[in-house]
Amino acid sequence: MQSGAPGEPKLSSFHQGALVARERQMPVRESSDRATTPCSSCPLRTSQYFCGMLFEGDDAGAGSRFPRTPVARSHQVASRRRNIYRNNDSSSSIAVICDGWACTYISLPNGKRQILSFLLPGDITSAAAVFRDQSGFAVEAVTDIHYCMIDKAELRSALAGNREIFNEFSKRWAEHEEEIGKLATDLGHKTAEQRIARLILGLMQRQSERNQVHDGRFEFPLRQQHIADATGLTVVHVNRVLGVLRRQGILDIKGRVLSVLDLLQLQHIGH
Amino acid sequence: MQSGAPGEPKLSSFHQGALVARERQMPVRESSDRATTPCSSCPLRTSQYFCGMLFEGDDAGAGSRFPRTPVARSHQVASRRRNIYRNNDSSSSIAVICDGWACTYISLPNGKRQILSFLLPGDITSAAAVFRDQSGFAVEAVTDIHYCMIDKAELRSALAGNREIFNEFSKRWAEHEEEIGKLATDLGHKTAEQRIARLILGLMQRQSERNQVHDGRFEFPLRQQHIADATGLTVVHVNRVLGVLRRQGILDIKGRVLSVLDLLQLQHIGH
DNA sequence: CGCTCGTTTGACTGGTGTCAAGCGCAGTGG
DNA sequence: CCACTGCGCTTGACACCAGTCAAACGAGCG
Repeated sequence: MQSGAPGEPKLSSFHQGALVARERQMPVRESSDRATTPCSSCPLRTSQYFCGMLFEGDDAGAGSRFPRTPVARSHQVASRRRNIYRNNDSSSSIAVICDGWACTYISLPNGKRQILSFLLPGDITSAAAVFRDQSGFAVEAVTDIHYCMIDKAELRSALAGNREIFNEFSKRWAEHEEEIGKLATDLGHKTAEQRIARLILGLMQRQSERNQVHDGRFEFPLRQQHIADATGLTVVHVNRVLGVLRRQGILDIKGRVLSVLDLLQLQHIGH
Repeated sequence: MQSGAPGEPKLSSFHQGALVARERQMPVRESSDRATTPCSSCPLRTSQYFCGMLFEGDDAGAGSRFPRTPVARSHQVASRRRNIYRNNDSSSSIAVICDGWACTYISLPNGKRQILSFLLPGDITSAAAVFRDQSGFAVEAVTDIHYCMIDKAELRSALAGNREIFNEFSKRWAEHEEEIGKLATDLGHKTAEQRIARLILGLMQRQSERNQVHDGRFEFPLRQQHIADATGLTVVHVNRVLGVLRRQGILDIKGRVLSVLDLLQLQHIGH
């Protein structure tokens, strides 16, 4: 929610007007000329997230925090509900989200799935996958997304060649692993209300770090099924719990925007 | 279970007779002279596990896979149920298990805890913690253990300085993260029977890789409380499920030894 | 002997899952 | 303009897995 139109939130903060993505079918490889790809004007290039870490200083910019030889990448798009990786896909490249939301998940034989994390712009799909051929999990676009593919081997070289990037990368990887550990703890021991509260608080925190929260309201493209898959609950039960929270005046989801009305109470529920 | 004494299994395969650990109080720093520490004769030094990766080739040995400047370490011991890290401890060094079992866990405000992984000889407590000051989780000795403390900064340098070690380290880290993701999936979607079956199968697999499984029997020092903490269940319910599995002739735990009597059935339960 | 630790069992409760149906809304095509 | 359709949200009735509370037992140990 950058502009304050509550009814029709603009999910896309990228390519507003300039380059409208018309392909909504499958991930399509765009121009291989890096100089003309959207990446060169990607607002994330200088951000504090993953892109900024690797790409900053590609061209002779000002004093960049991570002076680096550029890493080759190809810009791609995928529409909502499309998989950009499937379970046990082996791929030699790794994606970084440029715009939109995605999620990583493990699918189960019975058709259910466990969402392990939601990916926001600037996030790499998986730090671990950089060092594995097979991913072991899948990645799905929650909204229409833009993302960049980076060659794993090239990324490994970049990491090995620059200790500062290496440490930064590893630190974020470690933080992500800790998040998954906490997720496991929640799934093992917390009630439905607590899990949902903590999921929302976590997302709110991350959106807040990106200055995307205004008056307790932020963009929230998740369907209740996503919440269910992330918290290990059923849609029906998620719906019930959200209903309770809404009736208690703690939060409200409307038109893909989540409003936290009573943050203290929500934090109290999350414990 | 190296020797075939089923009734009284020797949990300790290290320092058998030679150097009996009498300190059973707190982790005690032993001699700082590396040449005379038990590490120099540690059977894990040349194994395929973590120690071997870093320590092999300390002295002018034969053709080692990872020729390296040695990393300083101090050998320590801890008795059963002792914590070698607590929640949010900040430590500049990281432990590698030499002998015995340990576990990493996150504690909850209500006194419960979620065990994230069991550590067997050769395992590092946490690859992620190498890049963080605070650990976010705790480590407890399941049995009496021997372990080595390695300086994190020194380890980071070793990783940055040798691409082969770095890749190997990262690959194992990635595998461990995947395990935690699977754990989360289990906790979110599997039944008690499935979770317990999968826990046991996972431990059996790891013991098998270490050639510690004979006739479906292997050393199993876990209390039912450990199983409960690892599967997000209560001791009472773990006991009931184990009782069912025993009565069905699928497995049996006796005298800290676990016997898998019907592997296929167990795998089938784990799905 | 008395203590602690770990295991075992029973009765009861309750949080979530399952099954099923209905509603609102947006898109689509006649 | 209006049916038709798919998707997501909502609600109710019921079932069941696992938690809670409580008590007892056996083994090891000082």
